Amino acid sequence: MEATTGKNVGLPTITQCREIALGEGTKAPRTDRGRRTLRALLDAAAAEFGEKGFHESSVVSITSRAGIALGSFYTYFDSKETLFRALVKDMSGQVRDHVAPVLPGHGDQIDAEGRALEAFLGFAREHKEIYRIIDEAEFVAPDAWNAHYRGTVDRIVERLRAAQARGELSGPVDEAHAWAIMGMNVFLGLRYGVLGEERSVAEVASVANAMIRHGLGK
Amino acid sequence: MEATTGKNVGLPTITQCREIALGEGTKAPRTDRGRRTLRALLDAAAAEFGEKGFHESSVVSITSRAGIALGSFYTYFDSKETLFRALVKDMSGQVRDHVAPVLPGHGDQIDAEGRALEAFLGFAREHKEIYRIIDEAEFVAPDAWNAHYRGTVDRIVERLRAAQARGELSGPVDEAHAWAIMGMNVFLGLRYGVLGEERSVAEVASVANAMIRHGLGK
DNA sequence: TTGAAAGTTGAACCATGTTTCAACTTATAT
DNA sequence: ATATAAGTTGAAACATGGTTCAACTTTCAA
Repeated sequence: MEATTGKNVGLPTITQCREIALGEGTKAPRTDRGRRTLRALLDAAAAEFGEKGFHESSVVSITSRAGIALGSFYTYFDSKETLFRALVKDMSGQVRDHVAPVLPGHGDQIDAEGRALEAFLGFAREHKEIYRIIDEAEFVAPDAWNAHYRGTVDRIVERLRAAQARGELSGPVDEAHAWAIMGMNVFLGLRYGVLGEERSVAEVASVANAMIRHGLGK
Repeated sequence: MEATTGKNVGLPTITQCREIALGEGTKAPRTDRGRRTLRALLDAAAAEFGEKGFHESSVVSITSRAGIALGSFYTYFDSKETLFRALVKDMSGQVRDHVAPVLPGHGDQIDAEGRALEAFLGFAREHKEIYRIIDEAEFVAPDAWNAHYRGTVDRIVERLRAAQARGELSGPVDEAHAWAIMGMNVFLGLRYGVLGEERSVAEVASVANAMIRHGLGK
C-alpha cells in the first residue's frame, strides 16, 4: 500500500484510492489522463469479467467498453491475465474493507460475525460481478485466490481466538472452524446474494448466526 | 437412468455402470469397441480437466492422452463443452453414490451428517480432479453445476426435516441451514481434502460436527 | 463370406482473440 | 516556444485450438 503520488489534488474518490498497487505486470500511469484511462479499463474489465467470465471476455471487448483503443491496454497491463489478477486483488480489498467497519459493535464476537455475514450478503447483492470474479480466480489466478481466502480465514481465526480469550466461546478455536464459517458465508452469499434475493439479508444472517451460536442439536 | 443394453455379459464394473446416460449432445456407442473408446475418452478427460481446467485443456490433448485420433472425439461428443457437461453429471453422481451408504447408522441425523462429511472428505482426497471439475462447472456448465448443488441441498433439507420430525433438532429446519452445511463441507473438503492433508478426515469431520451440533457459543 | 453399420483417422478448414509496433497526438517542464 | 516524455491508435502479425470431412478399417449379423 503506497500513498497516492504527487499532484492528486482533486476530491479523492473511493475508486481513486484503489487505483494504486495493482501488482506485478502493471505499469502505473504518470499523468491524470493516464489515471483516467486506467480507471476506465478497470471498471470495464470488472463489468466484462463479471458478465462473461475470464475466458469469454476479450481484450478487444474490454477496451471498446472502456472507450479506448485496443493497443492502449498494453500501456497498463502486460496481459489479460495480469489485469484479472489486479482486479481480484482490488476486489478482495473491497470486500474486506466493506465488512471491517461492522465488526466493532454491541454483543459478543458471534454477534459481530453475524453482522459481518449480513454486510457480506449485502455487498454480494450490490456487486455480483465481484463475487464471480473472485470465484473464478481459483482457476485463473490461484495465487490471488489463495491470498484472498487465506487472508479471510486468518482474520476469522484471529477474531475467534480473541473471543475465546474473553471467555465468549464454549471451547478452543480450531482453524477448521474458520474454514467452516467462511464456507457457510460464501455459499449463503452465492445463494441469497447472487442466485436469488427472495429473502432479506438480515433474515438469512440471523438463521446462520443462530446456527453458529447454538448449533442444530437438541 | 436406463439399463445397460444388450450383450453386456462381462463383470459389470463401477465404471461400466456410469457410462450410460451422459446427456444431450452425446452419442452412445453401439459396440464394445466403441464403449472402450468412450471410457478411455472420459478417463482422459477427467485427468486433463482436473489438471489444467476446462480452458487450458484441449481436445487434441485429451484424445492423445486417450490414445485415439482427434476426429474420433466427435463420434461421441458434439463438442468439448458437451464432454465437460457429461463429466460433471457423471461425477456429481459419483459423489452422491459415495456418500449415500454411510448415512444409515448409529446415532441421530447429526451424527449421520458427520459421517457424510467424513466420507466426502475422503472422496475429495482420492479424487481431487473431481472436486475441481465440479467447481469450474459454475462457469462452464452452470446448468450442471446447479443440478449438482440444488440436488445436494435438497437431500440435506430432506434429511434434516426427517430428523426434526423425529424430534432430534432444537428448532425448525430452514433451507439456509442446508446451504450453510453444504458450504462448510465444500470448503472443508477444499482445505483439508485438496489443498492439504495434514489432518485426518475424522478429526476435521468431528470438529465440524461438534460445531453443527452445539455451536460455538457458551 | 460378405455387405452394411460402426468406428477411426488426421490433415485442413476455420474462427477467435492476444500481442506487437511504428506512426501519431497530447501533456509537461524549462 | 519547444523538446521530451507520456499516452494513443488500430492494422497486422501471430498463435491457438475447435470442428469438419472424405477416405479408410473393423466389427457383426445373416
